[in-house]
Amino acid sequence: MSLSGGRKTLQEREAMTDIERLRHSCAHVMATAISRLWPEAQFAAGPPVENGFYYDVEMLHRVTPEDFPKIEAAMQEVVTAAQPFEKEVVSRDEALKLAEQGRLAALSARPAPSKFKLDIIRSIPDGEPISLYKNGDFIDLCAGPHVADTSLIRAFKVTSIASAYYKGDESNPQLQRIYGTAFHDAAAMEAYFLALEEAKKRDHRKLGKELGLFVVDDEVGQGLILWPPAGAILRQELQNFISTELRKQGYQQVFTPHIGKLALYKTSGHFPFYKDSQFPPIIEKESLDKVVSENCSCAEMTNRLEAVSARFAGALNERTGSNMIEQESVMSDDKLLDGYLLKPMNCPHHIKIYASRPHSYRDLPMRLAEFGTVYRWEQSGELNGMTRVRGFTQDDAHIFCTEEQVSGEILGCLALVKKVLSTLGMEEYRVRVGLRDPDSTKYTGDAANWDKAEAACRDAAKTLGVPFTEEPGEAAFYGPKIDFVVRDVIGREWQLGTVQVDYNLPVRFDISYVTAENTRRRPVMIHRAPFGSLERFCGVLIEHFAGAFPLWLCPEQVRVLPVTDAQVDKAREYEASLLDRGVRVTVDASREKLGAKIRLAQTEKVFYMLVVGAREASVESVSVRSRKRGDEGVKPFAEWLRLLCEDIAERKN
RNA sequence: GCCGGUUUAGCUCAGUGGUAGAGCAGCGGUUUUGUAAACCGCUGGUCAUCGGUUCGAAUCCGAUAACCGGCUCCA
Repeated sequence: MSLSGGRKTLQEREAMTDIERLRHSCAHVMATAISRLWPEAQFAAGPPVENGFYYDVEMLHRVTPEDFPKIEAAMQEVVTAAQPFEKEVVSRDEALKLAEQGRLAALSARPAPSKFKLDIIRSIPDGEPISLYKNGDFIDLCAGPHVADTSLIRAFKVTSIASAYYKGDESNPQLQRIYGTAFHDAAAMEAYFLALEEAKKRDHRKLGKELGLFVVDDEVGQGLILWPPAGAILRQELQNFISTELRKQGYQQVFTPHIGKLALYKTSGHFPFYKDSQFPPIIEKESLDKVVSENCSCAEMTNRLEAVSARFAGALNERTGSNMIEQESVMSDDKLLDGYLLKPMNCPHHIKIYASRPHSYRDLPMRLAEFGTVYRWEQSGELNGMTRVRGFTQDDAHIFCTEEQVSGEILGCLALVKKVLSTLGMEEYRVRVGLRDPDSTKYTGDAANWDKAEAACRDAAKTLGVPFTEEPGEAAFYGPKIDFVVRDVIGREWQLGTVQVDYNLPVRFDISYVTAENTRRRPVMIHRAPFGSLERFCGVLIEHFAGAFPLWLCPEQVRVLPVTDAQVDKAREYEASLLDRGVRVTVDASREKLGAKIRLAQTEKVFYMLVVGAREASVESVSVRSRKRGDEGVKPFAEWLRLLCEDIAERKN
């Protein structure tokens, strides 16, 4: 959080780490430098952020990367001058007066008032102290804290520019956000930039293209992933693995189609509530012809699609005991227009499977699992490789259970996450419990059920044995959730899976089970996708492994390399044996030298290379070279194959 | 969606108003090769798309699209 958003509390300020303090101080140094170069610059907020800091500035000059050396040179002068940061607590009137004079975030008084600072001062609640920090002639409104003097900033760099709205609000002026970073010493900064390079090499978009793992094609559409053979293997192996674990946990596989009628999503509440993040409805030809012949306007057509019948409204309002469906969205049947939606979620379909026959308490918990592909209209600027897409496949399941079973089911889900992540060598993760924001009205369902669901999540989180945080405002609209945040091998965090407790949809769909006392009772639903989507999960895995997958996931597990043409037949023989055991193998029969074949296999991240020369061929052996460890010596082929199959079956890393 | 940048051969990238280039990949030939690149030759481009300025546009201008970095959003 920065000054521009919610203000930091005093506690948060005090908790600022050394490096944050240093970076925040460096933001002031950068503002000082920019003021020197462009005295008219107006500054808004300049907080430390992960890996650096930024300062939002408004000025006529558009900063470009060519300006960075200039800014850095001016910053260096400030640093060399060893200007102390002097704090001064002032009254609100004094602060306002300085801002009016344009004296804040500036080197001297200026004709124009420091308008953003003025606005920030006005937003500071009464009673909270207002402080200024001064370095040299530069005075800035700032709650601090800062390092003692500018000479402590021994390593810094201006890194990038972006634009941002003042206070993140589109109706506010657009500012230039200038990013930089700072470290206690040059070695730390160098290490940081090296790590950045490393991350770049692992970028799943780069590796995905090089290794043929995924493709996005303009003509197919933005954010729609195509899986070429190598990527398909990766996905299929993961799916097989997860499915096996799900079966062990008593899940049942189901399949459902990619679309459903609008009515289904009106019952669930997804439509029209979330229409802006869905692909628009698909309308049948006859209906379309009808509205065209009636000269229906676009707005009218939308109304007809979004409206419901009186019977529907009555039934839903009765079930939910509310006036959820308002009178104005009711329309007579002959006006109503139905259509289909590409499914934004799998839950309504799964509920229909549950509801297709009566259930006894003895059936519960019922766990319906599907790798279900869903479609969401993400904003174009948000799309990114495999991690943010418009069509994705969730490792989804819906658990229908009694209230008493909720926390046990959440624990089961966590056990699954633990198993899969440990198999993949990703041992670090934390848990976030998302609760409702008491001041918001975006949630459906009654308060009592929310309290129950939140308590269930909190209790489950407590028994997990992993660190967790509670975050109000992070709940789904129908219930609280538990998110899994995974840390990858180079320390980045990824929000993957989620578990959501839902008391709401069972009501809306009026589902029930028969209790031991022969009464009807509502089940609780748990939505869970422990790895989120296969697309995002694969993207994370590509970066985690830098494209060099463990044996069982490797698209090409073995490549046989005959040394000369004379060994090609033998290589084919080995290939056939490997194929027969289900190993993914090819032969490099090109007329290249061995070194070239190895180099190619190595860059293509093939797990094992089997060198077959005259010596090996004559005694049914292979010279084994592993991608990781290099030459492993000559081994009898049959024996090596047996060990290989064991490693694959055990999903060894 | 908003702001800024980018878009040249399958890939990585040169090319700042005067007939489109390199390396790798691909194809053909020579070489029969032992643990990270043999040699020679050839093919390959409507310079993202559409429009404009100009005698002449990859190059200048405008629109559109995609991508990248941010912002906002994320059931």
